[in-house]
Amino acid sequence: MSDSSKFGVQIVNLVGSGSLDVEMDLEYLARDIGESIASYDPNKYPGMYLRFSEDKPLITVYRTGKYIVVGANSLEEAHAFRDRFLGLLSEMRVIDEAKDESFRIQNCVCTGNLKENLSLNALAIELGLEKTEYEPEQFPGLIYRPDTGEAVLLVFATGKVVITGSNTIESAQSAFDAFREQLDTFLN
DNA sequence: TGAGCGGCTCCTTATATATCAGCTTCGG
DNA sequence: CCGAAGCTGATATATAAGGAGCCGCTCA
Repeated sequence: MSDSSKFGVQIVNLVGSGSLDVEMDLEYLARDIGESIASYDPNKYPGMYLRFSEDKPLITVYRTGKYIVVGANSLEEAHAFRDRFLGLLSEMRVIDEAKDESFRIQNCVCTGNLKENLSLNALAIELGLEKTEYEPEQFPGLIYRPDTGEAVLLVFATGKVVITGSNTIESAQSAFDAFREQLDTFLN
């Protein structure tokens, strides 16, 4: 168990989306909600942005009733801000009840740390050139795409790792664990 | 030949990670 | 006035979303 706490991954960003199946008048909604929370500039981007507090998740709402929540660093926070958004729309009578069964986490971005410096050139060969991309002149990290397809890992020479593309923290953790196992065989 | 349509790419947002170039600012 | 130091914005990753623009293809 000490292994998983020592090499546990941390959520740094969650992206979730849902659909309310209601056509929205974003111009009207943005005005009614107020510019302390809402911002909408259709010439710049078709979505309306809602930010309830600084350094907190951002919600982007579309004309079609579809929306995305980005920037939460826990499942609880993502759901709390979705609920706040649904509550607001419910109060404004845009939707009947503050519920949305369609909401799903689409991307869970995590960080991990191997606590060990790596030679990325050697690692690229070990992991297999068809699964890795490493062009230090383009980007300092090695990009590793495991066969499972459940995540993509960005590996840095410092041993720090970014795990992205999975939709649960569990699959991000298992992708990181599998990568660490590969690394152990490589180092020994 | 031109209209129309489908598919594709880019834009925007968050976030960690690291490395470069280019720019500003400051001290001696 | 020049070097150093600091800061900013690019580079790349995933993901949802709607719209603009572009390219190629088909059909009249």
